[in-house]
Amino acid sequence: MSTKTSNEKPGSIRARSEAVILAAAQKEFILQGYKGATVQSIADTAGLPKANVLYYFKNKENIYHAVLQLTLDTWDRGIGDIDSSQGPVVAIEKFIAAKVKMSFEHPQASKIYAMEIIQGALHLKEFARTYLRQWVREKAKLFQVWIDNGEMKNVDPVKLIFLIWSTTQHYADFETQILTIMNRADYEEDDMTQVTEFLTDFILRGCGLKP
Amino acid sequence: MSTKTSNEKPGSIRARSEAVILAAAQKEFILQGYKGATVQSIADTAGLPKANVLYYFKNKENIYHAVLQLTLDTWDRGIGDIDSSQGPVVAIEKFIAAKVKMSFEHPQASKIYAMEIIQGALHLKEFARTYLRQWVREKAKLFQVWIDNGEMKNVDPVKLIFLIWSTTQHYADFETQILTIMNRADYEEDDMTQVTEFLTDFILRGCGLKP
DNA sequence: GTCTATAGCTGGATAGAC
DNA sequence: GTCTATCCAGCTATAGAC
Repeated sequence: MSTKTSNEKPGSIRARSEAVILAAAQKEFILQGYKGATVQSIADTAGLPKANVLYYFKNKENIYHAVLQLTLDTWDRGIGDIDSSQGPVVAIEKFIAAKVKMSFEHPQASKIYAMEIIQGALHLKEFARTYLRQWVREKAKLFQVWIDNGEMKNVDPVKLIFLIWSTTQHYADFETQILTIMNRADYEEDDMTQVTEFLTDFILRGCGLKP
Repeated sequence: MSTKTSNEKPGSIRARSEAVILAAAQKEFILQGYKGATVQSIADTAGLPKANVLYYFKNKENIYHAVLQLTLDTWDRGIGDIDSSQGPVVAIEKFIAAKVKMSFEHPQASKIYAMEIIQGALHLKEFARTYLRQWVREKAKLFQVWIDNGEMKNVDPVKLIFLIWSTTQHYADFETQILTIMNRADYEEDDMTQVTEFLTDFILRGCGLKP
């Protein structure tokens, strides 16, 4: 993971343009889907002429790949690891907190990722088959050790990981629905805190790590 | 909810064609997105000429609306209610079982719904603002009564509903990822049973309804 | 590096024969 | 009710002036 997308000086005109385009593209791909997002709409959102966008990225497919790469880098930076040094309670607490933070701070990344998976993960199959599968197996092993040592209840570790993923990502992917149901325009300051507390509390109890 | 999409005789040629087209459209809309799915591709999947598809549905937008309506009807039939007559344990058990069943038996419906929400819920805002918001408030009130009566732990009822939705739907929406990680081609017979058991067990414990 | 113009193609939708 | 042919809008991508 963490493959640098490009490697020019950070302040350069190219670097800045690419960043603006990618942010615009991410937004458009989420709202309109791959086919629905047009190079023109991406350019408009980025505030650049269409030709410039194609000058930097050659073609639409390349833009999409760059957006996906950005998404995976974000994922990796946000929750690349589980801290297993201090036992299951701390590990789960930190893991949930990191995932919730990701969902509230980078909902776009979560949404792009979710859409890719729902649509069959054509571009992410390789990522899932290698990196992600490995990741899940490693972390599941950690949990299994704690279970075998009687440090936590016997809950299927893989299903536990899926549960933590789904409950945390939900606040990013289903943002629109959650806000509509709660009759609110945006998440507020302490929504993230409350969600983190609720999920940590609930999941620790589910793992038999809390009264 | 439960608005009949059309009302001709079930055996009629029109009824059969419409059903075939909608099933094909659902598949295509998931795989390619709204813009990416072409009337031609829907027709091909349905095994009909393009003109016939447009003969039945007038235009692409109408096909999509019909698919969404079908999705909401499925949602409604599957988990339209929570049985509150026998206390929180039975209510939660039945609710989880119904949602998991939905996810394994109608993953397409869940996927179409998820994509709509992720993309901003343009077509479902009204459904969420009225029906869904009301539904959540009613059910939350049930949980609140049980909490006030000391029949279950004090967990935020709305967040609990979101948690049950997210964990159950995950097995439909992220099907591809789950199967890839577990290195399997398809879900098998007892996957549904195991997931139901795991989630029921875990969530009841989270609610303080199990040792 | 920026932008205009346009070639070339795809796809939605209709007309009209059967 | 079924299907072919076709029109036209909109999109990607490139050529080339500045």
